[in-house]
Amino acid sequence: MKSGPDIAMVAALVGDPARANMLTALMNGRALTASELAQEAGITPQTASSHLSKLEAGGLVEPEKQGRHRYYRLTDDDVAGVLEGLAGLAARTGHMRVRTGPKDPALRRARICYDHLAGDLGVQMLDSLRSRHLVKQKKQDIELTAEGERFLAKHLQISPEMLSHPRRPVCKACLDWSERRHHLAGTLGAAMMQRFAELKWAARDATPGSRVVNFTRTGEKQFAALFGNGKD
Amino acid sequence: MKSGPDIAMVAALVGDPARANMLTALMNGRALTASELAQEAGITPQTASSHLSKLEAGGLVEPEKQGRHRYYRLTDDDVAGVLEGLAGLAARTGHMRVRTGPKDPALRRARICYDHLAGDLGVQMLDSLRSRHLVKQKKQDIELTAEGERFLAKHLQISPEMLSHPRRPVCKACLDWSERRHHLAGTLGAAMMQRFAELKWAARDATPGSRVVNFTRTGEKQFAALFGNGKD
DNA sequence: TTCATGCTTCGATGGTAGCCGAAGCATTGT
DNA sequence: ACAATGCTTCGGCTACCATCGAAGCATGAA
Repeated sequence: MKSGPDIAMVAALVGDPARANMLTALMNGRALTASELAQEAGITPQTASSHLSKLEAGGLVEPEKQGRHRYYRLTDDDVAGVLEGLAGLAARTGHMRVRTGPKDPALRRARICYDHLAGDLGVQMLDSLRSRHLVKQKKQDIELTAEGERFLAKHLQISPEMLSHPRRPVCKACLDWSERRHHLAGTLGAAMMQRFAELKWAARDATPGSRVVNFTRTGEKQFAALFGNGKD
Repeated sequence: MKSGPDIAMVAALVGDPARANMLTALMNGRALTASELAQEAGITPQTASSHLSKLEAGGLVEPEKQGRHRYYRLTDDDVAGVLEGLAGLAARTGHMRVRTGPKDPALRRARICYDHLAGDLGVQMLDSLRSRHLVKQKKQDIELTAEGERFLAKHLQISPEMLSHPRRPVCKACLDWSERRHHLAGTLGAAMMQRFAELKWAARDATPGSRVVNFTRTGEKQFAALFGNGKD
């Protein structure tokens, strides 16, 4: 028998539909009350209470008392990241919960995944880069081409040496939560997101803990000019 | 009700201890037969078969027929990544599987993790490197210092260019199974392990499938001289 | 062919965990 | 003080699913 982290325990926590619903509801980074989460999961408050204690014991959520309400939020971005990963795997195998209602359209359109851009726009960006041969993608491997380097230097003032990192690959395909497509991660993904912020094209939502990325008017235009697919 | 990928389904797959054991056993990237996985998980072949079909249906593992054996492997790196993430969450909250009794002391002392050294000695080695500023570690990021490069060249004949790899970081902190501490992974971790083998300091145990690493008498001395903490 | 090995399917069993109703605290408001 | 709201605890019910024995296929060996 093995020792090591009890991966089954934390996975089992996410493995229950009711709890998964709650966690998904929390993935936009905002805190919700126990009752809201109960309604979100379609269960009674008693049951929700039980689930929430388990999630808390497992370190996936953190409570915050406020008056007679109890707000719960995801513990940190790592949790959100793992949930995104799980969602990616589920989406890839075609196991979608059928309804496609843009529950939180902003989150679906553009959000932070670790430190890079995810959501519709993130996927669109990688699509654009790939179709113009600025990057080459083979399965999970992405490589920056020479044209790609020139493109980055010219339009975003990003030079290759800014991207080298002992531990982290320059490019990486990261499976998107909402779409079942890849978006761009790695030091390049992070650098581009950072540049978008510096250029005031986009910024993380002000609400603490929110993972939504808001694009400015001009930012959206510039982004579309660089990575647009003509449909925007 | 929500839209989006059915995260609960895939999480539930990992959430069963037996299945989690199998997945963990597959995390070194090698394919294992159904029986091996059954033994690994401590269940009968029938039960394992049932689990494996579910894992396959969920897209987490892929089978490969070979003679009358059926080899299973993780579908791809995305799966391994999510599993690592889960392990990270579990480890962080202190939920380790407390497997009583050092079942295999040799395994606990020195073993192969992927392709690098893990266990007591692996942790000790990284500790030593860090305390002598041969590497700098910030959270999970490890960086080789200039002194570190000189040290490697002098004592282990490892040059920086041997370590560069398009997709893999040179250094990486890898969470240790038995200890709750980090040991050194990445191309450097692999290169050092390889060098230990070449120098006949240590070798993987002869038993097929075993992950134990046996140090020779002189190997242990040399290792202690380089990375010892005085207590050995 | 006959036997052995590896794996799967079938059927039955038992333990576990999700679920809700009712009751119990806690906080806030009147 | 009393009531209302929000959440938790308790007890019992139910459904699901992991598990294993036995039998059934498939592949390879003799």
